Amino acid sequence: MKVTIKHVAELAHVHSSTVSRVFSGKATISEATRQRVLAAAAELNFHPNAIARSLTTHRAHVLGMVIPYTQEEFFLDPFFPQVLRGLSDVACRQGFRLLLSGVEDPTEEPEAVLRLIRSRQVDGIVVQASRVGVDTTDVLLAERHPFVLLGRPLQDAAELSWVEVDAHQATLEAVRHLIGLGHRRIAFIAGYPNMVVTLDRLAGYRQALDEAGLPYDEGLVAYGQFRQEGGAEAMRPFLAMNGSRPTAVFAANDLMAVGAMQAAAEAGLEVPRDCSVVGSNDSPVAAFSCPRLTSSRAPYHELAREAAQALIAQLQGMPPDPVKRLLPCELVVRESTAPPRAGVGLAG
Amino acid sequence: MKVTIKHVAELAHVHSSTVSRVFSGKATISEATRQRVLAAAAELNFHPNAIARSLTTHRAHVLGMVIPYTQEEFFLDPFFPQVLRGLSDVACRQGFRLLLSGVEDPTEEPEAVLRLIRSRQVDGIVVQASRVGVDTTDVLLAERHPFVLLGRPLQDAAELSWVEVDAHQATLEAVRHLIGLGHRRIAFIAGYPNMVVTLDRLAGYRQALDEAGLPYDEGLVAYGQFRQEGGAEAMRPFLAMNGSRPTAVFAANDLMAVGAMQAAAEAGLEVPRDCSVVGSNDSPVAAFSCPRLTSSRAPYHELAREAAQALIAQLQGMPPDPVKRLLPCELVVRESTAPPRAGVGLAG
DNA sequence: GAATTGTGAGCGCTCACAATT
DNA sequence: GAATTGTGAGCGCTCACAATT
Repeated sequence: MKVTIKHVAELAHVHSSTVSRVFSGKATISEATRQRVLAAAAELNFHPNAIARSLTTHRAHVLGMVIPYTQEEFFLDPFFPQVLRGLSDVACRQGFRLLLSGVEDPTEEPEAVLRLIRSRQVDGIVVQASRVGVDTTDVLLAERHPFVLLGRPLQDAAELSWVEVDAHQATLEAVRHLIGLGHRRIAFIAGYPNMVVTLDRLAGYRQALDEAGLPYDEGLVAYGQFRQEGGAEAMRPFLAMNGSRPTAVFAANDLMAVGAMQAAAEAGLEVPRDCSVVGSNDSPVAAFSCPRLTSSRAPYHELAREAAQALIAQLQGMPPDPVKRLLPCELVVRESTAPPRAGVGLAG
Repeated sequence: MKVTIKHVAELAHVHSSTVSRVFSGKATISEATRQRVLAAAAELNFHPNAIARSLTTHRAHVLGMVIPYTQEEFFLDPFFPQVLRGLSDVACRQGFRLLLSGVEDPTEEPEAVLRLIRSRQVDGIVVQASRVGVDTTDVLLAERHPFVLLGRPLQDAAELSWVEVDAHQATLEAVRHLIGLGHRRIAFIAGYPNMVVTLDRLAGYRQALDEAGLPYDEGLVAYGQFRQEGGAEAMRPFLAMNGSRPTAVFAANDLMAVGAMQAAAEAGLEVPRDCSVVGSNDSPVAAFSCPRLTSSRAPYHELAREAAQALIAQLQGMPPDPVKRLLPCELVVRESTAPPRAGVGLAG
């Protein structure tokens, strides 16, 4: 039924290993034989079986990744599409494909990561290291599976390779921008409390406040699960702070920022006149919202490219030392930020 | 080095085929043996090699898809993320994984599709059937590879399975909506001329005009490559039609619609007062744009779910007849459409 | 006879080694 | 001796068949 090297060998009057040599391309073959083999292969419509090849070579030429497909925000944010674009970009150029394994619940992710890599279907794996305390790195290291972390791990170790968007710096700059405009009461809407990126952002937020001699107020920090409605919900208590209402808010993604803007509008406030808003990640939404959203651009595409590059280098036994890359974000100032009005928010 | 069934067999004092039976789960095994094997496997940290399994069973439990990673609009539009979510959703629930093969140029897609399926790394493949004239279906059918088309093929055949968003109906409804508001000069900004979906949309556009007794004017059709700037560029000549300027425009995606709105704004026109705009696909951008964009929602997530379902059914030898599904879109009316002002556009 | 387990060929390649020119 | 080709074991499983209880 299926055409194999044996059939080709027979037709070309050579041994099957010769056919193998022609197609694997790693041996010297006389041009005459080569042509005869190729002709026979073409005649029979032969195509090498990558599975069989994998079994003998122990290389699948496939990179793996686990995605939690139920999280809609995973697909609304530019994060996932851009990451996939970056991975496929680098991987495919180097002859690797991408194997995705979906999990219903993000909590199943570590188990799915191990299942995927242990199945030998992938040579290496890109692991999201976003949640605090959830950690597969120990097992991956112990079993010597090649992997790269997408996200800085909470506890770094010398052997770990990771790439991360510099959320600390991004938040620092965003809040500095607001402080520079004259804001003193600045709220922070984070995504989830249990993510490493949240800790980074909080640190950046506090550093910016410290630099300006502004107090840190726990009451100005809320969590919006990266969702629009979550951003609106987080915003409402801030808006209700009579006399001490923040005059600006920084959100950890654009969806929440837009939600915050909507909540402000519902409360009869105008952005940026009555309240400045900064988003994160610079999704398409930011450029089109009303007003157009100031946002810090996260280079997810580049991030993923670096991850793929690091992983492939690892697979090819190249790098003596692990990769630890922190990519800078860039604040894109648009229309949603302005100096506070005198007497607004703070009891005047 | 790597632990195989043989090692487990040795430790459990059984034959390797018994270990195989325990892990493949398709044979009756006494509970005692089962436990002994599982204990041995656990002790050795054994995990079955999916590649070896694939080689003997001729099934990889993997669905394939080719993505052109250089097309940025492929990743800005909700199409790709939603499709991937739908595929991974259904596939992973049924024990399948997703293998992505990236191509730099969309023209390489057919070749990449064949390479992927012929490599035996995937059991079946989801093929984008968007372009007119580019067709791998003949080869796929001839070589008996299981596949499902994402998009209606230009020439349908009895054996073909495809799923498609009903662009004809979506366009028909959108244009009817505009006509219902009183518009008589309605422009159409399509994506690319050489896509089947463009033909469908054109047909829907013309049907709506016909129904209302309105003439079809080729000068009111333009192409914006699905990009924002393309939408703006396509819009400008319309805006310059003094005396016969269209009072409404329908765009084949939201990015182009937003571009058209920007072009209108630059020309000093207000949407929807001076010009109504309808987008397509209802991306996040639509809900946040200024004014919020009326758009026809394309159920891409559902589309991909259907595709995966059809493909898996095919792989399991279940369906006697091919699947041909046309999914309805739903017009989401927001703020970018309104009745035309008297005397606007048309020479009054 | 039914349930359970062993036997060993086979899936389609690659690669070390030997043989040939 | 260098270039080219053949030989056959091996990659880690599964499955038809035989053997055992």
